Amino acid sequence: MRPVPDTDPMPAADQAAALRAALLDWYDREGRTLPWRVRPEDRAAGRVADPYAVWLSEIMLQQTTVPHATPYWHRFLALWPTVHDLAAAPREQVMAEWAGLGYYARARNLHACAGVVSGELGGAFPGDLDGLRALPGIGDYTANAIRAAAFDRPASVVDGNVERVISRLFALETPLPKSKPQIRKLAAALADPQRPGDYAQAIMDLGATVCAPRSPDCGACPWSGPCAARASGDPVRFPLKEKKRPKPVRRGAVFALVRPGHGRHGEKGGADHVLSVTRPDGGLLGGMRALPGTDWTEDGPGEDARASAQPIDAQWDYRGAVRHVFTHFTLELDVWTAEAPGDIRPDEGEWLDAAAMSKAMPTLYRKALTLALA
DNA sequence: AATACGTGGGC
DNA sequence: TGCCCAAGTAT
Repeated sequence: MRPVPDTDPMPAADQAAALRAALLDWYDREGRTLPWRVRPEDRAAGRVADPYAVWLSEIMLQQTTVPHATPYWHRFLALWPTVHDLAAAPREQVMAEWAGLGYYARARNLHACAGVVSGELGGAFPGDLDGLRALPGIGDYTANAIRAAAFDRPASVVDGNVERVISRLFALETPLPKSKPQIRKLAAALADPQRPGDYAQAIMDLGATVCAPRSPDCGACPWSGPCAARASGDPVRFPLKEKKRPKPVRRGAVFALVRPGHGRHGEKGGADHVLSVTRPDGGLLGGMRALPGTDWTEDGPGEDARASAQPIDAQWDYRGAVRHVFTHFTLELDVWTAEAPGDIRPDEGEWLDAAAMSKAMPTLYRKALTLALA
């Protein structure tokens, strides 16, 4: 057997135990109180975690900040207090309530997952990794997070926070994502089998509040003593990352066909309605309410493409462009409006009250609709 | 293994 | 302004 190189950072058992103890002690004093979280003092008061509420928080928090996700979490729980309620809700309503949170596959999977848990599983989330991992929208991280936070069973959570904390603690010179397997091993070796739920939440809190990406507060860190990145004098250099490719620009056009508000007998007043469509599942913004429009291409739509994407033949008025930055490209979207003749019946789409429609749409289309109606 | 997939806030 | 970053998953 090849000898372990002396640069191998794997901590010895007693070192791991000391790290655990220091982190848990810090968490007991400084860990965050979050609405879905059951802290040690909560447990002492007899409060137990609701796996449904924990699952909901974990899905919402994927690649999403706590301040952004929190109001959505409250709203979902108020609307659908149990997994059965969520499963019974129309998917369209779930998508509308998710509007603005991003990564809309999460909402589609959320509803599908609720259906499985409510139906096949009788309302009970699995407590084992394989059972959790098999559910739609639950991957490696989320399965471990639910197992730890909802069931307080042994798990090892590795999210962006943990990757940063571990990379710094051991000053890993291998850049992400290549270092992920090593990070997983180190994180698993440190995880606390006695207080798995608290430990998992503690190491993520540490990354979120102390071991921050740009401005770590090493003076407040329970691991500053053993931290190799701190010892190096330049902790912010970690984790090293592969540089990413430039973001291309794509262009497209959308059409806001407006049916002016009118009363029951045709008098003025009442809310404007706008023609909306639902984007197909699977692609960008899949399953979400949208304005009709062209495809998005590098060169942008020509006049022919634009004309054929118009919901009706009408006097279309150019209102300007909105710019929207997605993860892997920037979109410049031309916005056109037209007033619909009273008797028009477009082939596709539905008329929605403009205000309600805006709330139910992804941010991109909210911007476009705002410009269209300005 | 690499890429698609949103959004908003910080600096 | 532009880039980085956030409790990742699916394919």
